[in-house]
Amino acid sequence: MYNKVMVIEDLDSISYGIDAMLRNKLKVAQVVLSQYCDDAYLKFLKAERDHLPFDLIITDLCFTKDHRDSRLPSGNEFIKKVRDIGSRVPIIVCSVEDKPTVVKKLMHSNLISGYVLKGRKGLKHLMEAIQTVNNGESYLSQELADSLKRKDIFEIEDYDVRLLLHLSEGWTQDEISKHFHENNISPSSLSSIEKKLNRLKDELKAKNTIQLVATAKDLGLI
Amino acid sequence: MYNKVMVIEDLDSISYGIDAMLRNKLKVAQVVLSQYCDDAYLKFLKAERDHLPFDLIITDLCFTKDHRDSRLPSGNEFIKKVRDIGSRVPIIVCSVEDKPTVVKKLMHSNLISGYVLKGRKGLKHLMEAIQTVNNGESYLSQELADSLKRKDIFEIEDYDVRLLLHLSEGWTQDEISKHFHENNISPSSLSSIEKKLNRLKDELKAKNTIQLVATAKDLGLI
DNA sequence: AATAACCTTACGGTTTTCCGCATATGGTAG
DNA sequence: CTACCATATGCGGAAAACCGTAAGGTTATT
Repeated sequence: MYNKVMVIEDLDSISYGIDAMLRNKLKVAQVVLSQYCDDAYLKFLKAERDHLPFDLIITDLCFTKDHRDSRLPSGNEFIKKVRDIGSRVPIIVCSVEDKPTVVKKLMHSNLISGYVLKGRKGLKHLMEAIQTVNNGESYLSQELADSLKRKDIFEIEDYDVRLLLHLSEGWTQDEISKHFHENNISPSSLSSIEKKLNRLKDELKAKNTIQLVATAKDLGLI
Repeated sequence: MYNKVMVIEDLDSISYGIDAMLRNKLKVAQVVLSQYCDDAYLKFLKAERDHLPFDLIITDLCFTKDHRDSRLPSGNEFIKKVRDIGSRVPIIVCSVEDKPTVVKKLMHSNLISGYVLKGRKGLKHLMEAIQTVNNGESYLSQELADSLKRKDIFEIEDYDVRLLLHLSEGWTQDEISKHFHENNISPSSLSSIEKKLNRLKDELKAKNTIQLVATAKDLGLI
């Protein structure tokens, strides 16, 4: 099936398992592990240059920061860079991230071939995903497919996130208004910001801004 | 070293790695995996009853909910129940949770023998932890030990947590004041609540209540 | 081109928060 | 007893948030 696979995953406990699975169950000859996105990108470039490219990439999305300052902080950036240089190697994302907005954005971007949710059967699903992708189809974990289908997924815009973020940083609505005005972010008037917040409070069932920001944090919007 | 070890971990990708590590590197004869805390507790009870107890337990803290409704939602509850029935089996926690308050509370509770942070070297640290615990000492991942040592870990009282919690639920300070008064929680006056909040804002470097609640959430205080 | 629907902005009044200062209460040491 | 200190409470004014309403602008529809 696949002979040269790269796995990008910061937690050694997980990459250990994926590595073993790829070698033992799927008989992959060459498995390359990366704990950092930059590393992964360099290895990827070298493989391309040497005309020994990877024929599958499995990557996480979030990576914990440590002493090394990495210029590629997330799997998202890595994926973009790989596609930017024109590679069409299949990429399977394997992440605990189950927020509909994130998953939706990635799956609809056509940048990746599969999205596996790390869960109780994550490794099993990853194997299925590899098979499916090998057959030229795309793969999405069942739980995610279900949650994407639900209509009550609250569509939150970039604007709203900025707003909530600034609030959580202690800015007053007036300060945000002025900042938006200066940076040509529309709408910027205090009144509009109030209105936006009212809509958000309504959707997230928050009585006031404090609760709004709290639940936004709970939901991982910010 | 250890012959019968239970691993409680919901992500199969991780338990696969720990399992392999225990069997191959540490030559553990019997490794029992559980993906749910309830399961784990039942297995634990059975082992005790049969006089074939586990001699080490490795557990995660957070477990994702799925269709099964489990009565033991977190590793914390599991640990408490095990200790409640008087077992002194060594327990090592293995979690991505790095919030100082959470780690501190557990380590100082004397309920556990070690705390390993899942990270780039999580599996390696887990092995070290097992060795250390086997020598009768307790183990704490270096990153965590460092962060616990920092003095700026803010000692927060139960009262403050209640206050922040109510705020995050959208209560006004006036409502909280009345509620405290009715329930004989002192101090209850609006003025005192303001003062408490000012102290908290000062300590957590928050400009207003929104930011205060947001950082309290970040720190895992609420 | 006219109309409707929607978005942005403005404004005024009320509530809540924020802030400083004054007062009260209670325990402790001299 | 008194002086002192920490804590709890009270109060008033300023700032910010909250809420409804209305006016001006833009876009889509017909």
